[in-house]
Amino acid sequence: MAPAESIKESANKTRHTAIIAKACQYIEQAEVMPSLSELAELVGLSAYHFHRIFKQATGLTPKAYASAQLSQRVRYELGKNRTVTDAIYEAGYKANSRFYESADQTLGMTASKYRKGAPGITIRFAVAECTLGPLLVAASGQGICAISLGNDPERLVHELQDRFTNANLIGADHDFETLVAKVIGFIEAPQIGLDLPLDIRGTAFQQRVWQALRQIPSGTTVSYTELANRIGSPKAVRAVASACAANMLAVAIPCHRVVRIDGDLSGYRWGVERKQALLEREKSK
DNA sequence: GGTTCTCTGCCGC
DNA sequence: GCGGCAGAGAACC
Repeated sequence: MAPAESIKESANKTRHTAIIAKACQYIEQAEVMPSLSELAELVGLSAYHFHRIFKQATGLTPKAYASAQLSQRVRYELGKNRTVTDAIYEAGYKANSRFYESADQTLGMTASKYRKGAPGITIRFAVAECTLGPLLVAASGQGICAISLGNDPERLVHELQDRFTNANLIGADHDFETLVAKVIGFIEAPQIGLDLPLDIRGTAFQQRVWQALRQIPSGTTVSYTELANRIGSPKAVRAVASACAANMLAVAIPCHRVVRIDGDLSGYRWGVERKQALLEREKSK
């Protein structure tokens, strides 16, 4: 590729990132869900094209992003001590019937159950062995909610219990084994991609960081500073680093591809030696 | 049940 | 890279 072209390309990329960040911020701050054309107008693009680049950059359509935002607000409002109806309107739903239709999807349970501390959630899990050592995979009804690596299988299970204190954790059955096998296959060869639904739980900011992480191609790395730039919050480098550290889904959300600006590997929740192994494996592909 | 909105594939510039 | 059309499907009223 000619140098002039690559400069042009990266300039475009930066512009896109700024556009996406602007749209995300707008969605986050909006009282009601903005329409596609409203967002497109905001960033000065046609609705068609905006929709495409938004999806390309975030992995979500603008509508899906806004819905995720909405359900997150409901979680937050339900967490306060108030009635379910109040929480629904406070979060920005126009009618509570609309919320109840989708409650099962957004919360994985009824709203009153969620308010009582999510006791009803069932999480299946299994510990297996991969080339990086013991591996724990856990899934709720929504999708995979944890992938973790470590030296001690028991400790992995304890960490899962600490993370989902009120959930009903059950050991794996036969069906679950095939899911675990898929995850192992993915850990061994991340470039093939993971074709499984994920249950990603975090704040809006964490979700933005994690989406950005998922855009980093296998075999490449970025710095924390660059990642902060990409999500449109260049000053939030430290917050970005803690969001990376809060990641529950090893490899599926590739926080191992973030390194210090001087090339130092920095830390890794599941051990720096695993981070190095993953990066070397990806580089050689 | 009609209308509007979202989403995607395809094409032209 | 960007805009636009067509058509299907979902959401809305």
